Amino acid sequence: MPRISEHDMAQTRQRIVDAASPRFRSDGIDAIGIAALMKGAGMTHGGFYNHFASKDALAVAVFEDAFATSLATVARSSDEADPDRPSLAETVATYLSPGHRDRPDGGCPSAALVSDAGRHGPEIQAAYAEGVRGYIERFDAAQQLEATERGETLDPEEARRRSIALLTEIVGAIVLSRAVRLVEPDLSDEILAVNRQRVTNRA
Amino acid sequence: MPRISEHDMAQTRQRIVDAASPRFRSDGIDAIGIAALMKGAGMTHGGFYNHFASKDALAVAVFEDAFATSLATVARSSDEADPDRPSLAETVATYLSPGHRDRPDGGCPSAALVSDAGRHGPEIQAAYAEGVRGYIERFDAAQQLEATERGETLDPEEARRRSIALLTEIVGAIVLSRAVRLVEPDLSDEILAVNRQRVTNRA
DNA sequence: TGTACATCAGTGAACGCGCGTTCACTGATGTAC
DNA sequence: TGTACATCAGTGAACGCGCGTTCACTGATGTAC
Repeated sequence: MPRISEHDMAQTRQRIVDAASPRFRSDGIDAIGIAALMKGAGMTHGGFYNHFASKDALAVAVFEDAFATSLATVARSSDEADPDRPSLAETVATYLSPGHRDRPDGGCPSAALVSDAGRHGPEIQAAYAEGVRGYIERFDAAQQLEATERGETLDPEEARRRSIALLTEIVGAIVLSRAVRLVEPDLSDEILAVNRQRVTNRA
Repeated sequence: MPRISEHDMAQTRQRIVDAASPRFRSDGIDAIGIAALMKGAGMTHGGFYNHFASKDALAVAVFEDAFATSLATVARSSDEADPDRPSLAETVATYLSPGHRDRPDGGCPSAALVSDAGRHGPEIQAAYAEGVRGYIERFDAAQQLEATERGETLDPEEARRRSIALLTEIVGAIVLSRAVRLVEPDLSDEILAVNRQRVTNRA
């Protein structure tokens, strides 16, 4: 029998993930150490390895957790049962807002972690790629739902192409706008506005 | 009088930049230390501060150098005097190739350094933003040149919107495709192909 | 119910290591005369 | 032209620091009887 319940263990583990998730998204996986993360979770650093085999394993858990939350928001646009369901264009417009740009710590992991995924090992990339697939699937579903409501049919291959292009645009827009926002706030806003406008016009 | 000529100093400085540039683009500014960089330039680490006030100052120099090279390639598409001038669509198709994706160390700094710019201070961001402005200007020029050749006129504001959207797409495509390439090579290729096709169709 | 013992999540010192930066030094190249 | 001296780019040991990870420990909570 464990000293504390499985439930308490899971809770502590989640506190570590919750402490790491915003920091990883804001500053990158390598920018914050285990000791600082554990302090953020209200503990000392030694206990970390009771919950994760390594910092990479934590990163995988953070990616999974962040994508799950993020995808749940996007999924509302393809939820037939939701009477207040936002359109895909509305969801994307929120995504491409200054508010989202300015809060990477709570924002989309596809955008915040894209370079971390490219620069770390296969485990981390796999967790990232899984999230990307999730985004593409949800965009697919939303487009199909909206086509059906308009009485149209949408070729699944064309829907997939549009979903991939849409994800590319919104991730590109967020990372570019974040990259210049401190020194060129007008250009940063413009990048968001141009892409928001194009996505909206297309819908 | 300096012990060695200004020319030799400039050459050594350039060797440091040349050693740092591919490493910064591949792995990020924080992933390689001064000692390793200087070893790559054929020196020991102590001499670094004869050439740069800090690692950040080197990053600024690397950004400027990498963008200058990168922009020169793109600028060919707006060079009226070049008889073999590639179309903007051709330039972008090369940009969105697996070859470019797989060699971030020699590739576009807009894509390779976008997250580094977002996560570092104003000096580094300013160098990055300057490069982004350069890209947008060259896309503008290429579009205007091609419109003129077709006997059309292109509203400058519309050209700018298209340039910003184009940069967003190609940067987004490269960073996304790099982020999944180790674990999902097919998806990675697909991201490039979809965006390549869309850009080509639009031209 | 009360007591002896086992478990193990969490603690915090310590490991070896690499970081950005500093600095006393060296020795090749320059100038002065 | 030859010699004494000055300059300073480059060397490499050292600074304090934080990193990921390990490990002997503690003490609260569990079980055994």
